[in-house]
Amino acid sequence: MFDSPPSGAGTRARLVSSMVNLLQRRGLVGAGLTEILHDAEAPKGVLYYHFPGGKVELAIAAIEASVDWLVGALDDTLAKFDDPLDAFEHWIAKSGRRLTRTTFERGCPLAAVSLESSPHDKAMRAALAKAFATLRDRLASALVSHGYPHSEADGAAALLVAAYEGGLMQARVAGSIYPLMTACSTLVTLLRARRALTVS
Amino acid sequence: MFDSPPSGAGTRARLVSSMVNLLQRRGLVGAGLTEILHDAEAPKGVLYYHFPGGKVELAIAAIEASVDWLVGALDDTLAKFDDPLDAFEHWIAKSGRRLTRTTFERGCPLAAVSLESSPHDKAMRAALAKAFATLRDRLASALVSHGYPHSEADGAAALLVAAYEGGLMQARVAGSIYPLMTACSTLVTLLRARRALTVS
Amino acid sequence: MFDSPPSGAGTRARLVSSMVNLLQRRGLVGAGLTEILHDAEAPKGVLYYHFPGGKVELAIAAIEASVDWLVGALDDTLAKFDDPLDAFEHWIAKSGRRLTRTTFERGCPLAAVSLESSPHDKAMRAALAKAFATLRDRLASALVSHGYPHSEADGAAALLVAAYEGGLMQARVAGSIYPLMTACSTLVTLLRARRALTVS
Amino acid sequence: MFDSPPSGAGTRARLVSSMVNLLQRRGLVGAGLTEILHDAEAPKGVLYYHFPGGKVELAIAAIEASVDWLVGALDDTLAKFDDPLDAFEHWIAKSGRRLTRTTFERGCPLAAVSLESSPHDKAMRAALAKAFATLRDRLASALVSHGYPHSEADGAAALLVAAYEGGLMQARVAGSIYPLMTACSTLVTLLRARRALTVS
DNA sequence: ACCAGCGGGACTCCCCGTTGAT
DNA sequence: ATCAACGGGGAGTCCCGCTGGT
Repeated sequence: MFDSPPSGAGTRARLVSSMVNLLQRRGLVGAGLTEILHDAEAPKGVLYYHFPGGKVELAIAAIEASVDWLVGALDDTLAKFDDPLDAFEHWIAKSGRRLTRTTFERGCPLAAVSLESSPHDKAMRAALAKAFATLRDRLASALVSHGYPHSEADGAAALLVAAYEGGLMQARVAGSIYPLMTACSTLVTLLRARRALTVS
Repeated sequence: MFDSPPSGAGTRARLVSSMVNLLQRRGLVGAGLTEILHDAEAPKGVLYYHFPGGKVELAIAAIEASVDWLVGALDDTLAKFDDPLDAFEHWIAKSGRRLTRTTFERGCPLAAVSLESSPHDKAMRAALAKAFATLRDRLASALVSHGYPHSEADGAAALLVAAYEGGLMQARVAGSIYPLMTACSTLVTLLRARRALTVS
Repeated sequence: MFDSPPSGAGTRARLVSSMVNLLQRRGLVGAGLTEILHDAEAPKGVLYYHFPGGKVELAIAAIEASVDWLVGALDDTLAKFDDPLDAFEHWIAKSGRRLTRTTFERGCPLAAVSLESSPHDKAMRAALAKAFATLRDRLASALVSHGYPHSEADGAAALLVAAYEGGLMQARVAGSIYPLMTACSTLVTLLRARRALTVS
Repeated sequence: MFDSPPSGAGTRARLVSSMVNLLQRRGLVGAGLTEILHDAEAPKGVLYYHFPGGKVELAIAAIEASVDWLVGALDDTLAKFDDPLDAFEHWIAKSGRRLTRTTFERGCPLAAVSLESSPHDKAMRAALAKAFATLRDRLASALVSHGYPHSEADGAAALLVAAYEGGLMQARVAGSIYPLMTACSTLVTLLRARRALTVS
């Protein structure tokens, strides 16, 4: 889910991929260019050739790449399950396994940057807002097309995203997937119950 | 809610308070000592007198102060309402107003640090884990004592915290309280429905 | 006088012309290749096609172009006046007007480079030395052919150039043409008096 | 004349002194902080302790120190000679010797910066303008008090400064003191003649 | 105990002038 | 004539000790 996008051949792609990786672990401020460059095995000057806007432009590219990748993965998962709530459970379970496997080092590539950004970082926040909006839209329309009441789908989508982000945050600092898992499975239970009610 | 703790007179308190403030806006890495010192109107040497551990020790103090303050505010709110879900709604509404008032500059003092931290920052993560756990416990026991099924209270508490943190994140980058509000009111609706079911 | 040479059509000429322009405003070190390329609307690689020696070779070309242009303008002016001192006064007046018009941004294309250069920049200093020598010679021979004592013409020519360069320097930092004007008109007065004496 | 000011004990003074030195040789843009720090044997952080404004603030301090030192030396020289023109000749002769001794590496600490500065560097140009004005005033009043016509003293002072700066520029690139010497001795001759006329 | 001056480098992001392969 | 890559500095700022006075 939150692996780097497949790390295409070119230098530019390697830069983006390294940035995504660091964004997940330390956020934008914590991500040193030196480190990015080092692990993309790219020399210094290359960055400003591909991203004249420097760190921020690279970060935005990384966010966009992440979101493309997330949406792709999300669509795949939704397609595999008849019920979007099943898909969500699957997604969460997978996240939990990855979290354990990587010893809670990496989170969502959008989250840390979001919290570090200020209203003055217009471009940054715009990219992030668009990213979250896209995710919510995908979830909402999946919910609707599977019988969830139309008027409540937006709220449920925002809540799903929030539960995921907020659960991940608690899980990482706790060094345990428990907060993520309980929060999300509680949510799924609640949503199922809700749908059952409105359907009947 | 997330204002700085009352900023006691002493130098040490002013340092902590400045740190809390910056944590909400930029996270730990983004918080420069120079800036902290400047806005606490404290000279350089003072920091290492009060916090020999430097920046990190100050940050931990800031987190603890924040959590004390949060728990206090939470308890007050819970006490004012018969139903903890009403209390939560009130809390969210207040957060929304503050968010608008401060033009989406400040978030939760725990959140950004959480996402920047790595598993190696043991002390940091321990403080954060304890902080979140405390909040969850408070919420869970309030839920239980107001009729929410015991076996599901932990999950609901984790979900409440997650919804808040995740909603806040989406709201800040969107520059709109909408994602926070819908996510949370959806959650409240769901929880009320659930309780109605189990009570009957 | 110190406008760029007419900026011939070709890419090469545009490069030289941009360089001249920047030399007048910031000197050689201050002139970034990126900026030159940008304002000549030329891609990066082009420079090394036309000037394999890089920045320095371009600068030398710019100096030579400047000097050609200066000598041309000087000869024209001298031709227009019977007395070279009248010509000098005219030149200075024109410089003053341009200075005001351009808000004291631009100076002589030779001056800044001269002061930044070190004895080790042989080619650079040679080009500059030749440039100044040419200007002095032109002035000296004009003086001689208009009755100025032969033995003192070289000194007077060097002094004229110096007064111009030194006056320009003072004028630019002062943001006022006054130092340039007084210095030069004083000099003209002195030279006229001298000539009057020796002629009689 | 163009030695660094006596290089007082403190770190700050050493920084200023190094800056003065580099200003004479390469101008402000050409003066790397690294080099300055190296030859002042000071670490980086110290600079921003003494000069929070960074390079520019240090440069302004260097200009002010230079001017103080120049004015001091000028006053001393003027005091040693009855006639200010004798003093000027002496000054020039000394400059010429130093030029030769240092193989034309160093010039006036004010000159290069002046030519690199733009109208937008307000503080810089103000410091420079003040510096030149001070020098002119000193010279003008010396001239007046030794019989030079009051109404022409300002012009003569500006011309003396210009001749010096412009002569130095030509001399350095030529690798020969000749342009400086002839320009200045010509000027002295002219001024003497002028004074003789008006006195009688 | 509390505070402050002064200093110390490593590290930040950025951009420079430059070259091979195409 | 051009694109992509190259590293080495550019200035600036980081977080952090010493030493000494109160």
